[in-house]
Amino acid sequence: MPTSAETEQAAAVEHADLVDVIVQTSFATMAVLNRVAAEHDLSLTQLRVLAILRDRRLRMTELARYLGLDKSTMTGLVDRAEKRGLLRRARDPADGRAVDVFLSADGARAAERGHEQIARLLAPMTGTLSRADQHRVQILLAAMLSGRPG
Amino acid sequence: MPTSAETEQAAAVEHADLVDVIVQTSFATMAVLNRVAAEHDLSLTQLRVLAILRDRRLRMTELARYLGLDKSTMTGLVDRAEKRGLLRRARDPADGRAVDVFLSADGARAAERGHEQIARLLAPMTGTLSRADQHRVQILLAAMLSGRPG
DNA sequence: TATTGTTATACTCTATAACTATA
DNA sequence: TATAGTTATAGAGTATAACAATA
Repeated sequence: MPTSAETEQAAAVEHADLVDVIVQTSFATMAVLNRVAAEHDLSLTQLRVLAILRDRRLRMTELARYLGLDKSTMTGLVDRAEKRGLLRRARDPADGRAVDVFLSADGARAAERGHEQIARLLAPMTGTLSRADQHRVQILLAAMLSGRPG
Repeated sequence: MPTSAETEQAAAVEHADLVDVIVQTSFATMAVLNRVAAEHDLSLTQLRVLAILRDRRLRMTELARYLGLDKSTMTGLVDRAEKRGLLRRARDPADGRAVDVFLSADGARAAERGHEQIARLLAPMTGTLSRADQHRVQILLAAMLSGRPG
C-alpha cells in the first residue's frame, strides 16, 4: 500500500502532465490568434482590443485594465488603430479627463471577420473531438476559468 | 423537426462557445506564463526557449522553427540569454556553419523553477476540477492537440 | 490632491534584406 | 549554389517617470 507521501507525489506528476497539455494547447491557440491578427495586419494585442470592444465602449484606463497593460501603453496602441480607422476616441462629456474608445464600422467588421476566422482555424483541433466531447471539454474549461487568477 | 440548415446553425453557435472558452483559457494561461517570466526578468519568448531546451540541444534554425520565428530574431534572443548566463552556444564540429544552443546550469535551474511556478500558479484553475475531471480534460485536450495546425 | 491621459525615453521583440562563412 | 547564422535597420509593444488638464 502506498504511503501518503507516495500518493502526493503521484498526484503532482499527474498535475504536471495536465499543466503541460494546457500550456501546449494555449500556445497552439495563440499561434492561431497571431496568424489571424497577421492576416489583418494587426498585432495580437490590437486584435484583442477589437474583440474586447465588440460589445463595449471603454475608457483608456479600463481598456488597459482588461489587457493587463499600463495606460501609457494604450496611447500608442489606440493611436495606431485609430489612424487606420478601426476605432475612435471621444471625450466623455461628463468627465473632461476621460476618453472613451469604441469601434468604427470598419473596426466592427474586422472584429467579426477575425472572430469567424479564429473559429475556422481552430476547427482542425476541435474537430478531433466528437460533438459530445466538445461539449464536455467546454464545460470543464468553463469550470476552470471560474478559478482563474487576476 | 428542425431542418438541416437549422441543425447546422445550432452546431455553429455551440462551436463558437467552445472557441470562446478555449481562447479565454489560453489568455488566462498566457497571463500566468507572462507573470512567471516577469518574475525571472524574462520575456515570454525567453521563458519558452528555456522550456524547449530543458531536454534538448538545438541549432539556431531548429529553435527558430520551434518558436515559429525568423532565424534573425534568434540571434538577439540567444545573445541576451547567453549574456545573462542562462544558455550557451557551441559550434557544431561536424558542420562549421551550424551553432548548437543549450542550457547552462543556471538556465536549467531557472527552467525548473519556472516550470514549478507555472504549475503552482495554474493550480487555482485546475483545482476547480475533481481529480477525475482533471484527468478527463487532460485526455480531451491531448486529443485536440493531435489535430493542431502547423 | 487625486485621477485621466499623453509624452519622452529606453529596451525588447520581430521581420526583411544584405552579408559572411561553410557545405 | 544552397544553407547557417549574423548584422543593419525599422516598426511595434511595453514600462517608468514626468507632465498637463480636469476633478
